[in-house]
Amino acid sequence: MTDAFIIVNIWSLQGILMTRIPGSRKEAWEKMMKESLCDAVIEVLKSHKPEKLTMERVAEAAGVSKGTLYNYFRNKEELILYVVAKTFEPLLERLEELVHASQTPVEKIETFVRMALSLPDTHGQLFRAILESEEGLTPKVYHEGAERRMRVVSAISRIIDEGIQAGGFRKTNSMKAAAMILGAVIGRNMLRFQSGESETSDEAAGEFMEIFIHGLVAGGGPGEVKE
Amino acid sequence: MTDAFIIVNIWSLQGILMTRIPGSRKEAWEKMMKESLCDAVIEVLKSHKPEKLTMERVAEAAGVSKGTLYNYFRNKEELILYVVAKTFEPLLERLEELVHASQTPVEKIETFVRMALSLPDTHGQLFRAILESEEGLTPKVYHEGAERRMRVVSAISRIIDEGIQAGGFRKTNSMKAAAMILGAVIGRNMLRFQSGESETSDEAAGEFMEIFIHGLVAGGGPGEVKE
Amino acid sequence: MTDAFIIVNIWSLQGILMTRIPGSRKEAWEKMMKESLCDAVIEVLKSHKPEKLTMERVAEAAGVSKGTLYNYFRNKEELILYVVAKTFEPLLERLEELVHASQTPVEKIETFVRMALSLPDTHGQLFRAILESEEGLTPKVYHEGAERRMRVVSAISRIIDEGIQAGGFRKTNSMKAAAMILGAVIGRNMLRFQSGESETSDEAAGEFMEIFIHGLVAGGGPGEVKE
Amino acid sequence: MTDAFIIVNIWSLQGILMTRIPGSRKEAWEKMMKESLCDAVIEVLKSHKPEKLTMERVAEAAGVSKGTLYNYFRNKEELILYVVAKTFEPLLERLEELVHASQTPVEKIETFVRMALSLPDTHGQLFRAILESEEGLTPKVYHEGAERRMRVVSAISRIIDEGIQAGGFRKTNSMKAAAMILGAVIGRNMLRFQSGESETSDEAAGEFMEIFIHGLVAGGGPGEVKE
DNA sequence: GATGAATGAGTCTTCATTCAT
DNA sequence: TATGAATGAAGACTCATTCAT
Repeated sequence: MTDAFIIVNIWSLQGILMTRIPGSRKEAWEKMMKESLCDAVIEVLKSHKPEKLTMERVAEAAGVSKGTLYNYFRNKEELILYVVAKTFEPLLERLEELVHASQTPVEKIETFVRMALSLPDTHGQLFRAILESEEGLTPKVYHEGAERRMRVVSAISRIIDEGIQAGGFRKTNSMKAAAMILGAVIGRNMLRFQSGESETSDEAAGEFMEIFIHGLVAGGGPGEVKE
Repeated sequence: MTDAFIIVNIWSLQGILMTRIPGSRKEAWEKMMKESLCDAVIEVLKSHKPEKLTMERVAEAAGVSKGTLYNYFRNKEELILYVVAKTFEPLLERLEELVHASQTPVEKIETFVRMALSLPDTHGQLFRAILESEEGLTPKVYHEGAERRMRVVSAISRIIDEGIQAGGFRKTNSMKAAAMILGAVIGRNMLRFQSGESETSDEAAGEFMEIFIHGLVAGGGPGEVKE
Repeated sequence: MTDAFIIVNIWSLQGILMTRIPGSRKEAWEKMMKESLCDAVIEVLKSHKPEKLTMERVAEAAGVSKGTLYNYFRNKEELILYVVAKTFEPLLERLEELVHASQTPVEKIETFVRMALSLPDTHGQLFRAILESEEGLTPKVYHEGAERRMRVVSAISRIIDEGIQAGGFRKTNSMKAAAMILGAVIGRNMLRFQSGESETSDEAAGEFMEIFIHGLVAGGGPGEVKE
Repeated sequence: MTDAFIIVNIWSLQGILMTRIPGSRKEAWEKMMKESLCDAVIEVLKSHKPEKLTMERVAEAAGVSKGTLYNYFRNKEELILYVVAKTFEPLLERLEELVHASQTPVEKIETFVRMALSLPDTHGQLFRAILESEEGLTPKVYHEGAERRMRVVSAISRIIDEGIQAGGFRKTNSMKAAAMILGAVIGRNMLRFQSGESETSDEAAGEFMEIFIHGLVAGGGPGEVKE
């Protein structure tokens, strides 16, 4: 009974705080909530496979009710989209900063490879989660994913271009080379995730760099491949 | 009584013989049906994402009823396992033949890369389908998948070893290099599938080879990377 | 091929044997088959719960095909009805013989109790199986079951009547007493089946007889119960 | 920042308090719903045999949707387990009170017999339903059922022991005698259910008592049965 | 008559989403 | 706005029964 009274007060308090001052405070609240839900998604993915990522579990992990999720995200897809964006945005930013960093192109690429290969498993789960997000490849999912990939490829290609212009790199189609490099780290991550390999990302990165930089052929020089 | 005796004899004979002959025919039929269902799975995957691969849809695509599927496969997992095996087995065999083919190691690797990059999208879908098969990575799914991956990596590593011994290849850990190459083609395929790239597999293969063989660095020679 | 030829011969042979002489031989065949299927049902119930008694399993246990079952029984219910009849008929007959045997009424009842309590578990399963037979209490199932029960009760009541007339038994409504006795052994069997008791049927029978014959009250004499 | 702090506090408070109070109401609702679903199960069993007791039908009988059932019971087995417990618990309690009631042992047993024989048919159906619940005798079902039976047998045996000590009852193994009495009433109920007998439970109880107390044999005294 | 592949209704269960409070 | 009970559309799987050979 006493409790009930307090609740009413809190409610009205919240009502006042939340609705009277519409702008910043409300937005702050919404932002906090969204991030909280983000964390909840990541949390759930730590202990459940993507196909077991249910709204119920997310709500529970976030300490809110299922219905609340729908006040912040129209549906499951939007939630996941948001989480993915939130998760990869910092990585993208770091990558884009890397382009202009004061390192040699080789060092930059190595940094990227290390970064990518050290993404924790959760990120691999996220990749799968987004792929499975109900409706699947809706235009929205497709578009956002493609855009993000393009930013990665573009950043890497600019590093390669830098290498070419600086004279050290072989003249190659930088975009395609970048796409290959991205594919390589994605695939390598998938393999590691699937097979539970114990190889550290450091070891894997070393391997990658050796081949990316020098190729398989000793003294690969100007010698021609097939083409 | 005498009659009964005769009858029993006939009966047992009939039991044994009647089922023996239809045997070969039955097996042929079963094989045809299984392949037909395989095709149906592939067909469904052409227009649906793996999580929408339902027994219902497979049955419909195969032009049979749901129940029929269960006359050929104990459950969904077995169906998918079968399809995956059926699909990748020929590729594996071609790869393993390739190891002993009369080509240079570089040519062999290029052949593999071309082969792998020309896999239709459906194969990528299959990879995902197997990962999602109901409970996810059941022991069986995991084991078969891991085994198959191992065969691929092993075959590629033998090609690399050959290249190293023949003197042309840089001395590297062939298993790890092979795992990287496999990862690269898997990832590249994923990217192409996701982004609907129009690049032909031939172009992609050329790119791959150039970098795999010579590396990014011109005249990469014996120069050291970081390490 | 040679095999195929033999089969054709056997088939035509069977065709001749079976259809030319329509009466006895055909009936004998049918009877044998039916009994064989009966055994198969019992066999299945030894290793499966009644709800797992499928036509498939019965066919397999009988070494015939599923379709064949339907040449001898219109449907599952009829099959089970037949099995139940076949199984309990001998027991009923023994019971009815017992009525006229040269034993004291007490001995006769004890014999019945021992008989009933020593029915193997399979019989308990049969009871459940018949209760679950698809349509459940169809008029047919109901009628046959009721009739059989009535024969049991009737037989026991005649034994009791004999005891009353011979002077030893208390004057009671023999039909009701008989129904109670039957209920008691059925219930006792159910309990034993459910709880996996290890008590031998001999021990159980001793217990039963002591109470049935003398009652709980020492020197129960002519003393009145409540009524 | 300050704002954020306040918000967080409100939030956590709200989280805690908002769910506490509805708590009692929620629990009340849950209890009501569960009982409602219980009734629905009973209702279904009045017109369907246990094997036709489907979640669908229960939901329909309760006037809710199928999915709702799963908000209150994890699965069918739990639902049935709950119903059985709910149904038999009061009877068990009455029985256990009876043990210490101020009646003679004979009266107590008669009370129990009357109680047991007046159980509505639905209870018999429930017994069967629990036995058939999906996988059949799962450990949980088995254990709870066995425990409940044991409580009944134990209660009756204590009554018998009382009778023996008071001097009136024949010295017998009270547990076994109790098991027999329970078996007798269970079996008698089954018979009544199956055959649709119209005998009132009062008549049946009278019959039971006469035989249980005095036995079949007039003046059964200390006379020996077989053994 | 024997066969067994095909059928499809029926069962349990999950989960995204809605909506009254 | 938060809540969480209710919903119902799917989905995997079973099995009695049919029917072409």
